[in-house]
Amino acid sequence: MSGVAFPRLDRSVLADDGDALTFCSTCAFSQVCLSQGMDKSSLQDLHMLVEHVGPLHAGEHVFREGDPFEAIAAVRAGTVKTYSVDRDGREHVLGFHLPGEVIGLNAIDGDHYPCNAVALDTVMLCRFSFPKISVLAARLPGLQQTLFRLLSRDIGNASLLAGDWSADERMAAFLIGLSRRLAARGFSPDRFQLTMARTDIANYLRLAPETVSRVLKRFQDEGMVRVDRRELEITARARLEGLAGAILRG
Amino acid sequence: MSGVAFPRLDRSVLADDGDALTFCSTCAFSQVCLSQGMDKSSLQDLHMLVEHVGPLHAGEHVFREGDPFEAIAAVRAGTVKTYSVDRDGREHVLGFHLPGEVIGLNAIDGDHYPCNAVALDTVMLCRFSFPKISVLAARLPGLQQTLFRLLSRDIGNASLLAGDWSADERMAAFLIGLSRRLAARGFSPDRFQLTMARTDIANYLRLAPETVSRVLKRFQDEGMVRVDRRELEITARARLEGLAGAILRG
DNA sequence: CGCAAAATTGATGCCAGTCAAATCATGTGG
DNA sequence: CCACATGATTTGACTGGCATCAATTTTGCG
Repeated sequence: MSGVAFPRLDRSVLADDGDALTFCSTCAFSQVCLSQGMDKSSLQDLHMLVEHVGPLHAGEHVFREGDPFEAIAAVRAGTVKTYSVDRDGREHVLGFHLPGEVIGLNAIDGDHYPCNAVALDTVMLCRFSFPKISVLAARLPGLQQTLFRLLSRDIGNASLLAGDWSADERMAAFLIGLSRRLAARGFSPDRFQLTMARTDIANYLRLAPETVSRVLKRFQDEGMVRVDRRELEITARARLEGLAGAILRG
Repeated sequence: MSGVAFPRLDRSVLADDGDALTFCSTCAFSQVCLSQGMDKSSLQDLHMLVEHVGPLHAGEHVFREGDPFEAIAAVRAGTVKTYSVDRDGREHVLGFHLPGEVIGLNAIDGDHYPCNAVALDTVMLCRFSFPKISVLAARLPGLQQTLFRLLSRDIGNASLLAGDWSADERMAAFLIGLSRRLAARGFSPDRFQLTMARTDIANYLRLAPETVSRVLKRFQDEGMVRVDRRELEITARARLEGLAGAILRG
């Protein structure tokens, strides 16, 4: 039952694999569509163009920068890291994508993916051909609306970390953000795995790895979290949210 | 003819105001659509739901945070600043929007605008009811595609300044970015007005106003720009692009 | 002209990055 | 099963870039 507590591959869900429809109605993207008001019959159309991918293992890529863009994908299980590599060879982590979240949206404006996407643990995906889903979206107002909203939401998210926040605020916002996103998918909001390395967190938050270490340690000393290796427990949510508030609320 | 050199209200364009169609075919959003492959007959449908707004004067708001979301808008002339105000009352500048650019896209995911939009100088707008344009997009694949691409592009843009860049890199990227966007609309890329205050630039780049002042002065001492009040001339584009490259290319 | 806001310039301090080294975790081969 | 190698993480000491504070100059506008 660790699948409930942690964003890992959940065997009980995989068991549905024989029945594509049942399977898909638990799939991340379908859930998103449903929660945004799409009706069931529209979902059936969606299922006809979905392609299930995985399991991918840690380190395997979903797509790479420069690959021809043809599809977006919804994460069904696991964590996907998106990143780009600048001309100096330095990596820039763009985001971490949890179950229920969609990757590849920033590729729509262009023929090629503008970044890499790699699995951090065991990952299951639903893949949607973008040309096909565009055609379908013209027939299904609900789907079109869902895509518009997904895209719009990403614009807001991308701006969150752009501010001149302190290391403490960044880390708090990162943890609270993770917690909320996991909670939205039915995982425990208070105890979860940091599926990414400290260096990835640091890179994503634009901090030095050493700073990530120090801030986490101080958060623990101050009783806000308990952290052991990559396992994290939030022990004083209110205070953490206080720190994160400036970033998350805006 | 200063309307060619600077992003100001251009009387020669306004003269077309009597003929809505001719007027609209020079309107920013239409130009965007055309440049992305929409045909002329589709444009006529667009014109039927466009509403021309303006002139707005410096300090007047296009929309405010919390206003019910009903429309996106294309800037036709002038500069629009988008910003939010956090709980501590501090302003956060999200972006500057030049002629040809679309504002309000980040409001699609939600019933209300998540930020304020204010005119920095004399501004003309084309306003598009979003419900109406959504319906139209279902009939016009080109329009749907255009909207998808506009949204997708904004996701990428929002990430640009998120990195841990130096003050010099940020300023260079800001100036080169402005220059390119102005050039794309037919304005001079080498000599233009900074329509926003230094404090706005600083806020947008997440620097102190004092730092903006010092960096601009140093850029001038090093011969890369000539700056007089709010007028700016780029005198060594290559070097400036070298500095900005890390940010703009990624 | 005269005031208020904006912009510049100088002096100082702090947060977080950098460098360096120790510690820990994990996997491998003997 | 243990010794060792390797990479990740932590910890400490030091440094630097940018913010902050303070004072002055310039601009915009009635």
